[in-house]
Amino acid sequence: MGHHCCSKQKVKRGLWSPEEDEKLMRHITSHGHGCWSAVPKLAGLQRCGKSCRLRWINYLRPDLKRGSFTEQEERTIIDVHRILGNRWAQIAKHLPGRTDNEVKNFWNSCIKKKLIAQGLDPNTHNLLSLHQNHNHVKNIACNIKKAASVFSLSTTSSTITSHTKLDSNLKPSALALPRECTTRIDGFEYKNPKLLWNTTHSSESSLIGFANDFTPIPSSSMNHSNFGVVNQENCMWGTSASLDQNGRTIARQDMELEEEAQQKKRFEGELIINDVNHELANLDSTGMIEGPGMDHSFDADSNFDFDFMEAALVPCGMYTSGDIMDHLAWDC
DNA sequence: AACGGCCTCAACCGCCTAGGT
DNA sequence: AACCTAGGCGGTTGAGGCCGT
Repeated sequence: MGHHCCSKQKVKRGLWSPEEDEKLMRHITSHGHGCWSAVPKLAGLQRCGKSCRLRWINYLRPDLKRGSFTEQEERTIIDVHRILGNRWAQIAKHLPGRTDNEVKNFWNSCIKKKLIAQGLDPNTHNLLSLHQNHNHVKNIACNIKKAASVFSLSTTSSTITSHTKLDSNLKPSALALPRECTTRIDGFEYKNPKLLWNTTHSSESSLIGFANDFTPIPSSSMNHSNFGVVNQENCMWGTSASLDQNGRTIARQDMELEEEAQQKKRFEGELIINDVNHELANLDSTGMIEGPGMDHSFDADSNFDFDFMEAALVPCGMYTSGDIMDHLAWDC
């Protein structure tokens, strides 16, 4: 077959030899590439113009950056891809010294898998469907359980409100609960518990837990300091989109306002924890949340699983109660 | 050491678009 | 308007390297 530009010529294919590279490099550095279809003849190469162009752009160009992608570059690729999709050439423009081919390969070999491992659809950047994603959903529900547990173990008699600043990377957001509810965790009484989450993409761990407008009633003296820590990869709601539909950078402040509005939209709803004290008795109290891939088996009380998953996931607007019921039935 | 499966990445294929005739 | 050509781009392929058994 071959390209129309070179179909009549006898051209070499496959990997480039150092001699060919040398010829192409010498020709372009002294004459520029001009018309690519003329380059092979002028440079003394048995290649088609397209092949020369590709070799120059992807390998010989002097301004190419070599080596592994940095964390920052990876972040940029994910952020831009979220907006632009598989437009590799556009994405590569945000990464000086990187080519579209390089970005595409990196995406297909690394980033895609990471996103899937986090329970995200690499095409849409949204959560995978519940059935596609059942292990991750379990992890989320389990993390929330554990976060509740850790919180209960780490609370002092001080008042923690939804506005309490716990960490510079943490942006607690209040949830308006539509009605009064009270729950008890490890002897603490929680009035109107609120879900707390982190919206940033810091390289450090993100936090998740429950905050209240309550004054816990200690039933015993406890040592405490931190909320449960959830690793970044477990933070299902983190996002830091920083480009608009045209690939322009959105001002950080606008972005945060938009983000906050979206978060509020997602999280409006109530979170009711039923008899958590009883259910948490079987969980460990190390306070550390494990990474993806863990498979904590839920106990026999499937009603509790359902309640917890419903409380955690339905208010996000991502799943319906029916989805969760289906999921649990399917999982058995 | 040999083998097979998996992964990476350079290169190719084929389609699309813009510009020229 | 229709056709041709070059360049650009995203999807796909396959050689070669790595790793576990």
